[in-house]
Amino acid sequence: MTTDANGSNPPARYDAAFANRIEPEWQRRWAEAGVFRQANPGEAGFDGAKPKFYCLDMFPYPSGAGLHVGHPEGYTATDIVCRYQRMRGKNVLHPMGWDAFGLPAEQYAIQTGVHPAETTRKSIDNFRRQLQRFGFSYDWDREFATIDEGYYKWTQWIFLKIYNSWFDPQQQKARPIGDLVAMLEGGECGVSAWGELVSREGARGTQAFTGKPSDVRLWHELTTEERRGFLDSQRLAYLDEQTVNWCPKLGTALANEEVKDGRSERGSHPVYRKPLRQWMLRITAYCDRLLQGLEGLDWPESTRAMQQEWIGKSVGAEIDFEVEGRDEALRVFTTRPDTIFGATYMVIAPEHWLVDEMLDEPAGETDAAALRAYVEQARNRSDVERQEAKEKTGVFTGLYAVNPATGARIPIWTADYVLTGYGTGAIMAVPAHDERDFEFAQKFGLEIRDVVYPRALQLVSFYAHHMTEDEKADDEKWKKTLADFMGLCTTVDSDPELFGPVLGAVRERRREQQTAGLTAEQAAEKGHIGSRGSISGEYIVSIESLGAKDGQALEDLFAGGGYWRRRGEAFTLAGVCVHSKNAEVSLDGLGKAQAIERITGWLEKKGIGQEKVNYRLRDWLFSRQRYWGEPVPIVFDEQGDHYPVSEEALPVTLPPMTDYQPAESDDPQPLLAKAGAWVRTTAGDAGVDEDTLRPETPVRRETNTMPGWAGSCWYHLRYADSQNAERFVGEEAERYWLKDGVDLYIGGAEHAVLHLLYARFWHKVLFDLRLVSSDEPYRKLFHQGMILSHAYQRKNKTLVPINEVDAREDGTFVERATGEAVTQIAAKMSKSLKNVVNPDEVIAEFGADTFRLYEMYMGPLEATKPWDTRAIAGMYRFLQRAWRLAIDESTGNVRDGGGSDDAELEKLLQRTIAKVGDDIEKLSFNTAIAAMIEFVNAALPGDGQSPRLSVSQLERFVRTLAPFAPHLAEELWSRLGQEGFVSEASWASYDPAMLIDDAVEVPVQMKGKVRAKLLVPADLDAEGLKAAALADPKVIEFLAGAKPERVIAIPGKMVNIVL
RNA sequence: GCCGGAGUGGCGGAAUGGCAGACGCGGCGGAUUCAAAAUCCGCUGCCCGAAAGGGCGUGGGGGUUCGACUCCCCCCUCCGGCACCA
Repeated sequence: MTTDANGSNPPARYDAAFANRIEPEWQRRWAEAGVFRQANPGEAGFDGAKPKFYCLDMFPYPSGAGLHVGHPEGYTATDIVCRYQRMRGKNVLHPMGWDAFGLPAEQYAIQTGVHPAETTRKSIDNFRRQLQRFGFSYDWDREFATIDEGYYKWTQWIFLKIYNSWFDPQQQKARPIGDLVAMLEGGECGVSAWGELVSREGARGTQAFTGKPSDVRLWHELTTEERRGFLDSQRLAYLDEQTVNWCPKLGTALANEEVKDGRSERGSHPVYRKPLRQWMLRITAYCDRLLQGLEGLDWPESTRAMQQEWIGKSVGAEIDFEVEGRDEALRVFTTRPDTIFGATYMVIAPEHWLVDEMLDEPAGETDAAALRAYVEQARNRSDVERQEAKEKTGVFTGLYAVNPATGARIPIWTADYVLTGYGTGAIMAVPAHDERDFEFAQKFGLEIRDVVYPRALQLVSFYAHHMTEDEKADDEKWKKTLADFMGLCTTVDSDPELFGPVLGAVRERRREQQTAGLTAEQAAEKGHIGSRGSISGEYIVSIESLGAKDGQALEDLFAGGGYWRRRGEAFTLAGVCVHSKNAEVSLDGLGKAQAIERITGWLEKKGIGQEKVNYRLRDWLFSRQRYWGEPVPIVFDEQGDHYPVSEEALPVTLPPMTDYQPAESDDPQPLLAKAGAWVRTTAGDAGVDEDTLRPETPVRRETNTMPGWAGSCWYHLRYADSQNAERFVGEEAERYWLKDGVDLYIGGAEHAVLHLLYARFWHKVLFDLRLVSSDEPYRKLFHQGMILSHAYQRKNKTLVPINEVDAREDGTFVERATGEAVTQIAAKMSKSLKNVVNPDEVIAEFGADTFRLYEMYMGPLEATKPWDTRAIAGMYRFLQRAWRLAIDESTGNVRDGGGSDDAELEKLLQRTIAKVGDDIEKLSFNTAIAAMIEFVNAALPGDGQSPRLSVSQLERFVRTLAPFAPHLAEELWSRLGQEGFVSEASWASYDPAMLIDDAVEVPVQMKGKVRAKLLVPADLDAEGLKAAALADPKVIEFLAGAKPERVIAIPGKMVNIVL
């Protein structure tokens, strides 16, 4: 323990007891004076001349376990930045609040019957108490929780805004659904037979090539139900029956993002696929904007990459394949339309509509029983099982399609390696150029036809196609001709168009030994070939390695297209097209990009295909079958049609429950369905607009609630004006604080995809509806690293709790129970490993200032780093020294060095101020602290010496330290007789001229080592420096009379003498 | 497999083309103390050497450069993410 029981410490020493006395006191004074209260534009005390700085911490979920040491890491970082920015004269918005809906409180309610609100409020109070003990400079007046009615009212309001919007593909933005109605009523556009929005002429916004203009129906041609159905299908929030990720253990469906390797992200429980009618948010409409928006953001590269991958844009084509005996075409998506000549079969997902039709009405060759069995099995397999099964499976559907490029009749299979929900759920399989298709084709004996070769093989292929009978017969002749041909083509890198003439020329030359028939360039090259016997030989060796023993074999291999099949793997890289020609179009000889362009053009002309962009991102599953979440403000009438609750009637609050036990059922039922009286109500009681539904109409409330992410999608907006009862955020406050988004957002990388993607999506919708002024919510994002703790590992990699291990004299560790040697490692803190560090205890032992400093000093903010309790003492000692710099430990008086300002120390102080400021802006807190330690170590004399710093110097240092150790700084500030709070002081200034030295020490390097150092004027030029180096006695001694070969002198930096 | 990040003393780390190891922990020695804790002062990359000094040294191999932890190529290891996405 660092506190002294005997009281023999000097009376005015900075110790833990003292820190624990002054820290709460300063926190009290700050709160009393409202030091960190930040006024909004238009309010008293707001200074519009100051620039704004909005600094946000990621919304914490207040768990029952309280704060762990990872929380204060990010919070201390933002606090330092905020305190610094305030001192630099900015209006700083630095809020804190609680993301408080969610499963843990509900699961606790299931076990104990305690209402989740009660548990959650308790946790919030505990979190707040813990956070406040750190002295963070939050504006607590802006605090709120997502479970506050005054907050989730607006969460529901935003949901309704989304519900009442559609995405205009022309303008690429959300618009009120009323605009769409107006457009339809005006006859500008209509509805296609496929239920898509199309312009009057039938040219469509979305997908297009099979539509016929005659299919388009105008608004007045639709029935009321058809109109309603169409509008509902266009909403950004829509109901859809779809296969969801059902997690029985959690009793709810999960969004794709919440599923990892077939298990739930939270708790790692298995997930099954189940059809459910659910609310979906049309985030996919924003794919392109979410992708493009990333480019202007100051975000970690890794997070941008993760979002890009998650959105997963891929450019390709959609192509319709005719199906034998059916009118309707089978549409596929492919990124490699250039390989269409190699499409030898097709695969559709087991959930594909065509499979369902085959089960109803089997075709002649359909083995209905086998098909049914396969589909059943695919459906019931959980995602875990699907992923574990490496071996390809599938069944022939009995149907055949026609490859539009080759005219070949190709079988249609179903297999679960084709996913429903990506692309069209159907593919053209090109086994020669796709690993999955290759594997499948190998297993089921399907044709493999290669249509892309690497460049060298393309030449072999060309030759195989054009071999003369004469050459084929002669074992040596074909090889030599081919070798010459390849050598010539590869040396001049000739175009495929020239292959014919070049081959002709090679034959000519071999026959006549002349140059006739070649271009001038080729003739020049020809001479080389002849003289390069060895190179020709190398070609022959590689030709032989292809395995063709004679000309006939070569022809079989290449003209027959069997090469890759024999090679045993697919060639998936870009290459040159071969065997890709029909009467209308030829891709032969083209590279990938050109081939894609040409074939897509051909498909478009034929009306059977077009370019298409696909995204991996799916729409956001927004319904949860839980109690503890925001109710969805929607009701259903007896027909099952849905109606929004009017804005005036918000919030829709949760009904009280007697038990929280999920209803056991094969059909997943939302928990709220049990609240019968709440669920069954009338339109009037539920607050539906009278114009929409007569008040006495019986309605059923939506019983699904919103997912945990909903509340965190817009909290950054609410903080700007958190007490506003009229609007989700005041317009002026929003425009001021959210201009260009949040200026610094710090939180864990675990939210890289989920929260950050959803929040960006909501923000963009609100932007489109002109409800916010910026397009992106978070301009600069930073992830703090994880803080690990010690743990011990057995040889078999299992972990041992720290209280079951003994340290031995020699520095090794053994498990007490078994005596087995274990190694010390760093691992995540966990209850089971007994290595959780409790911040409250650390503060009790050292004080909050020491804790703050320690976490910032551990290493770079973004790094994962191990907690080392012993190392905290270093920061504690530093603060003690800083204290002693200003205060006499025995008397408590200020140690005023008077007017004896030491020029060197003054220079060092100013440099320290400059470096600390720069480092804070770079979020490089560890080096900032190191600089302050150096200053203190330099300024603090050994025992008994008189103080060396003046009060002016001391107070400037205190201001520099203040963002890091604010309590100690306030105490010193007041003892130094300064006015007001150091928290409200301005940042110390420095003279840039002080940062430049008059004289510098320049190292002299010889034979790769520093051999001497020169003290020279900083502005000494290269010649002078060189002369000074050569005149230095140590240099002369090292040279020992040898003459330097070269002397490099970089003024102010270094001299290198090369021997 | 693909994408992103990292590899420097016993440990956390600093240095982004110019003196490798700032600063902190730990360790060693000393002061203070009856003694200890706390605090303070000094030393502390490794090897050879009594010392002066010398050699080696930033995951491994190669390259560029007067000069490389830093830039380029290849490889290894660890961490994070994605993964039948056509």
